[in-house]
Amino acid sequence: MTITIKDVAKLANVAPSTVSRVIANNPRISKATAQKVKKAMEQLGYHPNLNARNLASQSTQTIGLVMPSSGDVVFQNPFFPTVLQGISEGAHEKQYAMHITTGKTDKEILDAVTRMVQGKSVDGVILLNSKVEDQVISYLKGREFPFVLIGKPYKDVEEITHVDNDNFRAMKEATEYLIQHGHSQIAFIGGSLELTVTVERLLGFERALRNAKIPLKNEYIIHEEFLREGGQEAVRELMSLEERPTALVVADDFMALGVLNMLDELGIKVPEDISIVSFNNVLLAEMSKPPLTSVDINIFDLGYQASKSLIQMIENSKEPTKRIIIAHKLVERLSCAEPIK
Amino acid sequence: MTITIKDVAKLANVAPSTVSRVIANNPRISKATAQKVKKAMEQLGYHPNLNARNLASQSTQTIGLVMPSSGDVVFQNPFFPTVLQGISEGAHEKQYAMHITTGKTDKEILDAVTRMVQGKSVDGVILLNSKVEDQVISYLKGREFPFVLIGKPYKDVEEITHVDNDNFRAMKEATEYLIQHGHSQIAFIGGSLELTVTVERLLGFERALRNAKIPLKNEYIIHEEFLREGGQEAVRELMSLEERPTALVVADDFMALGVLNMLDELGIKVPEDISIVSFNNVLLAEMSKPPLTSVDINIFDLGYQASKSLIQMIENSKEPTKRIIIAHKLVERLSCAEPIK
DNA sequence: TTGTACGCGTTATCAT
DNA sequence: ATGATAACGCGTACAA
Repeated sequence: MTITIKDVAKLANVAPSTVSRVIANNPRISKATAQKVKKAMEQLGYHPNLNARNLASQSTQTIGLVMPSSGDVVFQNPFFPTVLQGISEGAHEKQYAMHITTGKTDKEILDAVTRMVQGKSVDGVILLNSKVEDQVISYLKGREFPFVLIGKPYKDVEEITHVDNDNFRAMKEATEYLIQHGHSQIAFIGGSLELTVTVERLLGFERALRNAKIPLKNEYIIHEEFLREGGQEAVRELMSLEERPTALVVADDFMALGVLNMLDELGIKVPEDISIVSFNNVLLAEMSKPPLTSVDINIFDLGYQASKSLIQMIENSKEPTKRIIIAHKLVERLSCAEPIK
Repeated sequence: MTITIKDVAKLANVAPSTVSRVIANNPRISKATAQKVKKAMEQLGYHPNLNARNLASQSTQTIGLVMPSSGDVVFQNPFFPTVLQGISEGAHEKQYAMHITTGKTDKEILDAVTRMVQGKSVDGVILLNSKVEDQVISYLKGREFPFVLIGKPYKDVEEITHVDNDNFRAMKEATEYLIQHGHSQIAFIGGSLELTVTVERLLGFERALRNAKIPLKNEYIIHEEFLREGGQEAVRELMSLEERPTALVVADDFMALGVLNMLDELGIKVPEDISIVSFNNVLLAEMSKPPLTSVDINIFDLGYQASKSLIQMIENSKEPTKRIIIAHKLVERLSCAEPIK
């Protein structure tokens, strides 16, 4: 009942193969027949069967997306819709479709990836969750299957194509910004050290302090889950220190929102009593009280470049630049001020 | 070079069709050969080619997801990651994969849907954006292609399978909650009237007031884009009314955050000077200042039920219940209090 | 219970 | 420039 290439061929009085060529925009086909065929396709409302095409051509025009375990709280982060937009845009430009996988456990995820890779459902994969000892990465590398990682790989940095920010520099600059505004008691609030972002940013933080000859204090460094309660306690402790920080760098806007609340509860005013610079610059940053000075890491572009590179890998089968760095930019709002003497 | 069903057959000393049967768990196959074949598959690391399977069986085990135009600000709403989780879970349980489409314009979206439907890439579709005069819906209905809508259709409510909240009742209850707490000057802040949710909620709001014999005031009803600036102005106007409201119902947590800020700027305290009930109960609601009393609409379940129903439609080809209502629940936090006399 | 043979809708390789 | 024809890898009706 579905109309195939043969029906079109019959109507246009040509061979099926000719129709196929017209679809593929094969150059050596006469204008005349091309028109004739196109008209027939139009008339019949023909649409190619993608499964048949994929089977014959040994390639789908599809990229696979691997999301983090859906259990993760990170999932709630506006980060994801935004990268997705970027990826989608890059894919769309090259007429690629998107296949998406999630899973509650790491095993589920690996299984899903295996199915879609071996099942030949996709030509390449984008990973949104760079974890320590990532099985998916090992698997993909082992099969030499095209993939790009958003974020920084925990190892084999030289071999894995990835798109990332220069988190070291971004955090260094953010810290320097505070130093330039007269702060010297600056604390760091970041997520789990298992995430490479956290490590990079912490290093950038430390470097900035060292450059400015400001001594590092362990009590000024806090690691908590990006979201939720854990952080609250930590902030409370931090603020009850004898020598309380006058400024905070926070690794994520969402987290900063939590910090903001805690501070409010403690009766500490931002930016009067304490300054805050946070990261990501999602919509939230401009809606908080006060609006957050935040480092824009260009989430959309992270996704966009990822899909561009992946498609390039797939099509040219020549590796693109292994490492793609997306620019960042400090967006000043109202959460910073000079420290009180 | 890829290993096929034939390789497995050869190794197991059976016919390809036998292998196929084993994969399909065909009952009439001897335990013995089943084991033999499975072992061979294991040994060779066999994975079925999904394209070939789809082509032969005329069915993919895949559901399509249609996201709203990526240009929309709504996209930033944590709503989406969460429905996606729900959908994914439902799909996973039945071993379905997910194909996702976005687009910047309505036309792009329609094209993408057409390609994936006619291209036989999916067995059914879930729509995440019920718009007025939705072309995608018309298209899908026209082809009698299985689909379910998350939200309420703008028309043909009886014919379109959809999963939704009882937004009328939810808002009615939220309003009654405020009335019970002694409020009678209650304002409504909602999104565009083109969204059926808004309409439903507005009606629920009005009904609650009418039931309580509280006169409706036009100045107390505001429609603005769910997010961003538009709302700010509106709130300012609202609060400068001679008879200022003592309570607000807001259609979305994100929006409520903006309202909260505006109120703060105006020096109006929540909940002392004004109470707020908002909707959706995303993570944000518990992180704002003060934490928001919000109606939990069970976003995850919205997605979960949607995929369950869709798969049922696909497999039984008998229509499931046309209308599936997900329960809601008011979650009390700290944004409400008795009005000051 | 198992094997044979054909079809699913395209693309690609040869011819012409 | 176009037409036959053989894959692509799997499901399935029919036969055995």
